[in-house]
Amino acid sequence: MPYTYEYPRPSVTVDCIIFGLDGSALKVLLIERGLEPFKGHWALPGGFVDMDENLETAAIRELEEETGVTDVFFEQLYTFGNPGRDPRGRVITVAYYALVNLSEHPVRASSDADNAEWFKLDELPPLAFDHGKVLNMAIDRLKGKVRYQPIGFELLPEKFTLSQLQSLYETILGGKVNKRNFRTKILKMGILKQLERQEDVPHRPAYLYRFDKAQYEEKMKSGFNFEINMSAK
Amino acid sequence: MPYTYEYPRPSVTVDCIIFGLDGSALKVLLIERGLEPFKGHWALPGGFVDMDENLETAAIRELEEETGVTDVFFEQLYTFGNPGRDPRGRVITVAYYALVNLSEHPVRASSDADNAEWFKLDELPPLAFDHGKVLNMAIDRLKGKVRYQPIGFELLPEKFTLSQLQSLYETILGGKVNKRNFRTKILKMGILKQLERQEDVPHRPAYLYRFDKAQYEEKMKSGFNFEINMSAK
DNA sequence: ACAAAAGTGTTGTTCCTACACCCATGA
DNA sequence: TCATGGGTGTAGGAACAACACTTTTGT
Repeated sequence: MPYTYEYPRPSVTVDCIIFGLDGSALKVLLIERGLEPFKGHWALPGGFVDMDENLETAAIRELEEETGVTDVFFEQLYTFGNPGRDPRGRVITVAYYALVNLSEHPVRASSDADNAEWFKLDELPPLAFDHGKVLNMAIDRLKGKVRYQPIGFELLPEKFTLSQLQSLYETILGGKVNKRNFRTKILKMGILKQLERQEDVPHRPAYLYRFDKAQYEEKMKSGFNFEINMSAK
Repeated sequence: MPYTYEYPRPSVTVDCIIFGLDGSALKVLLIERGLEPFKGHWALPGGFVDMDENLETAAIRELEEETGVTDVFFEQLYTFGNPGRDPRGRVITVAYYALVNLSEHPVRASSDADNAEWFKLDELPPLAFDHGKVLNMAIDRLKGKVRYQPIGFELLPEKFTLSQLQSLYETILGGKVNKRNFRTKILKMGILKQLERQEDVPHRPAYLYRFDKAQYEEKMKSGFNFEINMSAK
């Protein structure tokens, strides 16, 4: 049942950049393409947008199909539409990025017919299409955004230690922070709730904290601004 | 000459949010639609993307057609694609926003067949399609971005006074800044070049400054970060 | 001389930085 | 008792906030 239009139209897809924190390494989920073009290459998970489907819904659907993950941080990144970015014709793709908490969402490593795998950001294979460029933009966005909005917590388990949080920032931003100063600053913000201590660790048990979203939003109303700087060497 | 596809495809358009500073008021350029749907309503300038045209090129073309302006700050905002946002069918639009310097680019008020006009942000007419939502997102983005990136200069003439710059920030962010502290801070950043004085003003002539982009980029390499806060009441 | 806007001095406070040190736990 | 990471004290300096004041121009 063909569809006919007076003027030519592009295809529209969504692609997802899914970041996860594995220990202290930041990783991204890629799938190995089973079909041409770029058969055998690694690519960002994604697919075509249905005609009666929101863009964001489509991206959430793709994410769910590929990883089984739902209800995570999710945001539009950018739209790529250069003619020639897909050998099959004019394909415009709307990219979304997601932050998932690997320790609480056991992402199924493989799904559908495709092979899926987590890659460290510094051990990436060559990517299909312009996905290298897309991924780079996602990394830049993450680096930029994590400093001014409390989205880093999305990568951690619900309960985390200050050391984990510090390590997260050091990983994403690339740099060291002074422990004393990091703690003082983040605690003074008043957006973390202190919980119980860790148990069964072979050293002094750390306090666990939870990000207090309600408190954060409350503070935002009166001109509070979240900001993390990497200063120390 | 019809085009036929196996699956249905959406149309893709670009829309432009064009901000300009008129005196101390921030304005946006709208056009009055001459055709259905929303005939007679005000809308963002925009149009369909050609099949062999970059998205950004399309947006720049629309901007040029509507305003005659070229070579201004220009950046992708967001992509809107809810089914139902356009009564003609599935239309996905990629929105771009631009900052133009009204005092140096005498924008032609009207062009093409459409009527074009600048509106203050607090005196907006009802907008066609979901353009109200699009414009609101552009305003939020501008407010957010202007604090962390030196894009405010794009709205001013090449040579400007510190008072003009301060007034710009007060307008966009909505608030007052202490003159003394604003000056101290912005000058200490070292990204402004002092030029000659004003002439023929009925008060003490102010120094003119130019944004020194090269200097800014140089500083960026070594972890400098631009930031403007509105603190004073 | 006056109005208007440009531009400066200064002070108390808060925040940032760097470094050294102590604490609690399991092995 | 040792290794390991958790957690704190503190001092000097830089940046911020608030307010009052002086300067330079055209009329």
